[in-house]
Amino acid sequence: MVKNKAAQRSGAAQAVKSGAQAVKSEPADGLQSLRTAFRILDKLSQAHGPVGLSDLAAMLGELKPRVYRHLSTMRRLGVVFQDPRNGGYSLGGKLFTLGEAALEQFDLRFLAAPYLTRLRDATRQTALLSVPGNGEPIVLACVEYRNRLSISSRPGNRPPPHCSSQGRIALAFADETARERVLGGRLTAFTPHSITDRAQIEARLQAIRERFLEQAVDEVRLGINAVSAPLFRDADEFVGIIGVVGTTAEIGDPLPRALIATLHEVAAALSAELNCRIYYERGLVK
Amino acid sequence: MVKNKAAQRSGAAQAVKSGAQAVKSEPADGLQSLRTAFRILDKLSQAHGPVGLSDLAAMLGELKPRVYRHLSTMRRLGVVFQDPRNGGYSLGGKLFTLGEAALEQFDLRFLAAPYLTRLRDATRQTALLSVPGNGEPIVLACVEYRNRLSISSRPGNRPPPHCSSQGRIALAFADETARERVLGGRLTAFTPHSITDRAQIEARLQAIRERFLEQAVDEVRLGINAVSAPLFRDADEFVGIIGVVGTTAEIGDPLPRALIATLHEVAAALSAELNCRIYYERGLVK
DNA sequence: CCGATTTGTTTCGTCAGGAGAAACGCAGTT
DNA sequence: AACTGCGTTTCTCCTGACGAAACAAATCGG
Repeated sequence: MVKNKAAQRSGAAQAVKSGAQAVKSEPADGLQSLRTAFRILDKLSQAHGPVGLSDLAAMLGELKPRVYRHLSTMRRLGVVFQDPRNGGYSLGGKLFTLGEAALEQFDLRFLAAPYLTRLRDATRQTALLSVPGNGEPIVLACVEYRNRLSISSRPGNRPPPHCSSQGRIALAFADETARERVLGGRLTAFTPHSITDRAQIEARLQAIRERFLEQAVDEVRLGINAVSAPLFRDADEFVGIIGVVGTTAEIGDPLPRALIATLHEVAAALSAELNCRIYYERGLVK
Repeated sequence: MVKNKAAQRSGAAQAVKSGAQAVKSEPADGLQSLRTAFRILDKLSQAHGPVGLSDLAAMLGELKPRVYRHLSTMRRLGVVFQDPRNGGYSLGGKLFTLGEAALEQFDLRFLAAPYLTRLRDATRQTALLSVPGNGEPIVLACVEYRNRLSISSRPGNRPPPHCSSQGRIALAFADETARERVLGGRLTAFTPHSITDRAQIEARLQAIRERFLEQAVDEVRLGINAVSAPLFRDADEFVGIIGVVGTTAEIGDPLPRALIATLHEVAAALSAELNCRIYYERGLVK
């Protein structure tokens, strides 16, 4: 059952793979079939159409029979779908069902819906809601103006943790190990303005914990600015990120006071509905 | 690694579990850890909040260490989330991400969006879009009237295959083995009007293949009527179901000709966009 | 306050389930 | 026909996942 490490390396062509594993002696690694199964699913989700078994095996640096066993079990379970014509594999309906169930358990999306549209209408910009998952944000909802060229993200997307406003807020309130995992790895720059210097990031995280606000000007795409604020539940449990994205020209840099006030008001109100009054206690909104 | 069958049986308290396995000698069963992993995820998705390890193990009829190993690997992968306070497990963000990716690969939702609203506006009823998965329908989208008491389903839901309009259409065009799997199992009735007689169902499936239309009056809930039509791509590949739901009183039984015409026109137009002109070839729409 | 119970977690020896090499059948090309 | 690619299957061997039992850390109850 030993895995051929050389073969693995050969297949590690494409980059990304955010989770750069930690320094030494990662002791526990869990059930191996589950890990490979989800590596397969990840690859399938990155692909844009059906993928053949051989391609998939090559991309993963695994042998065909192994990948085949996993795929065929998952096919039986409805987790992946196999095109009967050419045998290509793609993600299956069960994943969609599970994903929707997961969303429901977050339950934040439903509470947040009215606040998102309020934020959109007040700012006349696209409003975004995310939840943190292991120190990185996952976009839950995106409401934009219709009938207008709009900047938008898609539910399920994961903005970069280190150089996006949502990402840094997620990092700021993540636990130490998750933060270390992200900041310990390579921090890629998406534009010349992306912040990749660790000390600089840590400083901003500290500022976020005090001001409950972060922006990212031209960091993920040139000409795009995003502003976000954290959401809390109960005493001070961090549960999400709300914010707006738009062109840097429209949003303005430095941020207009009115925009900050609006964002903080919405974040405070939504947090209040979750039984957390920290925005008021800190005097960030009156 | 042998599984304790007696223990399994003891845990089979709850019913449902649609897939009644076939007659004899199911030869291949696939990787066992994957099967248990997805059984765990299914249970978690059925629960409404976080579930403790012991409860989960009991519900599945498995031993704690086994469930624990699976859960802890999936936690590491971000597939499940563990509440740090009480140790309860729930579905994680990665599933949501994968689910959205799966949805994207269906890609039908995006094409269908304008047709759905058109159908809703023309019929003044909630419009539904589903895709078939192993002979059962999975709801992809549901557009309803705002500001009005509305009948609606949710994305990710799976209407019963044998006694819903979407379900029977999915069955009608499913392959023989999937149909057998569904119809071979127990067919539960949700209302006194639910059709559960196999011969009767087969007759309707045959009618669907000719008329490209099916309705289910009071079958899933009393007072609710649904009408659906199949969607095709290319020559005659079945790819989805589109339809409307509303109260039986509003929709009418027998169906008004105008409603049938509208539904068929929309289904034909959407199929045509997918490069299939079968509705026109059959003379179902002019 | 302290035993009693129930959590989630860990250890450990054992054996069957999953691994890899190779072959298979079947397309479409040359 | 020989060749190439594919998805699938078979086989044997060894290791990684299994279950029993012990563990630690909360929670409970009086």
